[in-house]
Amino acid sequence: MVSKKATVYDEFEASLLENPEIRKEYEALKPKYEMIQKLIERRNKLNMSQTQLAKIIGTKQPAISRLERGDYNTTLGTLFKVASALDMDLEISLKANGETKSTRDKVSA
Amino acid sequence: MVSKKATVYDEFEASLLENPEIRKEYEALKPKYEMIQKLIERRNKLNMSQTQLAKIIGTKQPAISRLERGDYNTTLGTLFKVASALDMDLEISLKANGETKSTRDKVSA
DNA sequence: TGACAATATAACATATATGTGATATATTAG
DNA sequence: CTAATATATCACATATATGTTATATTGTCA
Repeated sequence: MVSKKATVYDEFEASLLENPEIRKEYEALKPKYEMIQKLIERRNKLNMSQTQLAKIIGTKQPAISRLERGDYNTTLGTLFKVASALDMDLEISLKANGETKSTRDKVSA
Repeated sequence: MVSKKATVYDEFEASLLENPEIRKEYEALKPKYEMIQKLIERRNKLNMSQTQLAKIIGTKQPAISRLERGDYNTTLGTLFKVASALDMDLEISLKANGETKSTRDKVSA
């Protein structure tokens, strides 16, 4: 299912990642693509076509294609819709960093 | 800091939740509001004003106000920007439901 | 090979998220 | 109370996510 181009691409990707700026962009986008990857794999596992998924969500196939190609900035609402249609659980976790500092502040007493 | 209206609202909210349809909507929106609540609490803990936060992510105070009021459907991109400006870690988890079923299917043998 | 299904792409319309200034309304400090 | 600061609201412009049709490309199967 995966063409041999993958090997060539891997080399290309590796060379790109030697550039710090590109690497930073890549790291930032990685979660996005991993998420999309999960959506695609799930849809395939369910033997569902883009057209079928689109119908469930109330849109058309090209919209699903764009979403899976990751060429735009999805809304939380559509993300929930897609996850729901694929019978997936979507959770968003927000955690504050560097909270241990506050403990040290109170230690003195 | 919280007005006494909260008590009145709590009763109002409780009465609304007796309606199954409204309750369903509420359950669906709950994660959204919990997320927003975390963002607001974090901003306050950092003693940061909406204006300051807005400046960091390159926008204006009213945009932050709208976001915190939850009256629209945020984009993943802006969500990441805000979380980053508040030094928070944003994680999105996608899990397929009903996977335990496959186990039972294999039990018979 | 040709027919068929799935996906990608292009082009455009529409809805809406976002940017932004002006202003109103808290909220707090003095 | 007044002044100052923070937040909410309004109104509008702009950017872009989404809807949608037509078509191209790809992959599979006979």
